Amino acid sequence: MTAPAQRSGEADQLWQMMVGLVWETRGEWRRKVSEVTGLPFSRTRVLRRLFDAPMTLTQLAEATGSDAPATTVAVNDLEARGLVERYPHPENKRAKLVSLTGAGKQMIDLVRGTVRDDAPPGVHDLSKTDLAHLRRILERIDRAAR
Amino acid sequence: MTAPAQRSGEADQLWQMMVGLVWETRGEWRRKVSEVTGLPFSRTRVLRRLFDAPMTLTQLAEATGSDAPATTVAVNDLEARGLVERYPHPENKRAKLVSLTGAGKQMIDLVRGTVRDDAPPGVHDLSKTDLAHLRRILERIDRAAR
DNA sequence: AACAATAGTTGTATGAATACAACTATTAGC
DNA sequence: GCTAATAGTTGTATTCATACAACTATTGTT
Repeated sequence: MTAPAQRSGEADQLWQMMVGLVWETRGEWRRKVSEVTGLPFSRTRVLRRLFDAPMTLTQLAEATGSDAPATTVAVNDLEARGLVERYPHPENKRAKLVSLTGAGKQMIDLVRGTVRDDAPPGVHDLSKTDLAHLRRILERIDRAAR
Repeated sequence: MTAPAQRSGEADQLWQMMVGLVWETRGEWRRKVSEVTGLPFSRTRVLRRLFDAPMTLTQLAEATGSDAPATTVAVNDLEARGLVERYPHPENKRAKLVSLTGAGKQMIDLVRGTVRDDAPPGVHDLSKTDLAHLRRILERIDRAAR
């Protein structure tokens, strides 16, 4: 007799389920990403965020959910590795923009190309129809998330 | 469309997509879980694993992807908090079984009931049919993952 | 009975994530 | 011009996660 769990929408419930599923298996994936890149995992998250467009450090901090000091440290590290570069913001001399270097972009491609996190058995067992459904649905979610 | 992406490839690809989607939004959720439970996040993963059935420590270590010493420490902590209890394995005097106490079960219910990670907009935008598909599919994956 | 393998524990070391205080430089408001 | 707010940096402290070595107790094998 679990608490009625204040009936939030079906969507939220499903989302939670998805989060739960992913989380149970995240360790392996995370480890592989770190192994392939030679970077702490949090650094790869920074890279990912920069893939689409350069950002200021404050925006980066906001996007990754960390604070300003942590972001500075992360960018320092990535810059020292040549994956990222800082340049002055054209309209605000206080701010700096951070963008991926060519090497940084390659790093992301590397991860996307090589780190195949094996899907748990249940996913492989899905019928072709269900896989198609799943793809369509995930693509919709993905598009809306940007 | 892209290459046929052979049977298992498609599953892995979709899985990666799911992982990526979830990961982008994970920080907040994790923080909330820790806040609500007053536990380090990894402890809540242990509790989750024990929800369905008791396990030996070795099984727990395997299930959570950590090693034996780490598991002992986690169980010590959870036991001290009264969320979990150890008792001798009926058939193997070397082994011990770990099971949730009432308080431990309540803790999981608490998380499930209160920590609502809001689904990203794309999920809310899905049609009723797609939500039904998604539920069915996730439930299959979930069942197979145990 | 001897020995290797299994199950768990204790202790230690290390890297990672996170948070905060204190500081400089620039910009905006009054 | 003075002040407050913004943007970034430096340094420090704490907690978590993870890995490994070394140990005890039990079990299975020979």
